[in-house]
Amino acid sequence: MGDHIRRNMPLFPIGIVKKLTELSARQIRYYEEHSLIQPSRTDGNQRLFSFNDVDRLLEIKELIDQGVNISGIKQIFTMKQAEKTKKVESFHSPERKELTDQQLRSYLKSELMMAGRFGKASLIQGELSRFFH
Amino acid sequence: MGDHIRRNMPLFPIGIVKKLTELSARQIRYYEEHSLIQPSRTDGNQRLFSFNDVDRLLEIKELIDQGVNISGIKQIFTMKQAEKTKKVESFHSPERKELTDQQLRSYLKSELMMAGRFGKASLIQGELSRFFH
DNA sequence: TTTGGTATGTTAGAAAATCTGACATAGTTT
DNA sequence: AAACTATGTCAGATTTTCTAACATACCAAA
Repeated sequence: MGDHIRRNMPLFPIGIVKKLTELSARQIRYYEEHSLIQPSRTDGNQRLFSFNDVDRLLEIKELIDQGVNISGIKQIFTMKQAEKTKKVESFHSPERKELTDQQLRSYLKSELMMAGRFGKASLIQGELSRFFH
Repeated sequence: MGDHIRRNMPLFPIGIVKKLTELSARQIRYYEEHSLIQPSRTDGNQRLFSFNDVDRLLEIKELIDQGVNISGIKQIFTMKQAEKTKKVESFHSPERKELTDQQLRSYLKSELMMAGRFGKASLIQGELSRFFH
């Protein structure tokens, strides 16, 4: 849960993000303009990107390469977000509250493992081998 | 294994490092001048710091606060380095290799994917992790 | 006490990086 | 053909960082 903080901490200027993602500054700003990312700013108005932002830009690039346009990407992202909040809601739903602590811990553990193992699998399949050797 | 590479990726401009370490730019440059750190540079000669650099600056700050002077810190660091190489010298020869941008992107991407999948693990270690809880 | 070294602050001027806004353009859609 | 999409490019302004120099408080040695 400190994880969220770490991954959302504003760290990188646009020059680094360009190298990291192989996107042009124009593209990155354009995607921001269309609300695909929301990097924060310094006091002097310079963009600062987090790991999550970079992650998201890599996803965007992937989708662009696959021919998806901005609107499509926006849809995909809002769908993903819906998935996430759905999971959180079901976790907090009333019938879940009747669980014993033991059951809860067990659930949490398996949930984390499943999410870990299969969370993003569809998106990455095939890509993954390239990055691990 | 790719850990070394991740932790040595040049990522942060000095402005970010100032915030992360609560050191002044003057201090950071002074420590570089005395070879306590060796941040890399952009084509335009701007410093770029890695996670390791930031970690090291936090160690430096700690030691300064404890009254150790630059020479002392230098000694401590060379001792630590000796310890490390002693431990692993039977496994690897510590040759320094330059990263291509492509390699850097690959590692970042896989790191981000791993972080998303397994919730965290290797990206941030050492003292720097204090800032992410 | 004077001198000198250490670690840091501050300032100035130059260079690099980034910002926004505008116009250009190759493809695609209508 | 006209409009739209996604990106390139350029200009001028602003922010950030650079080096070099000088200032200073503290401490220690001569």
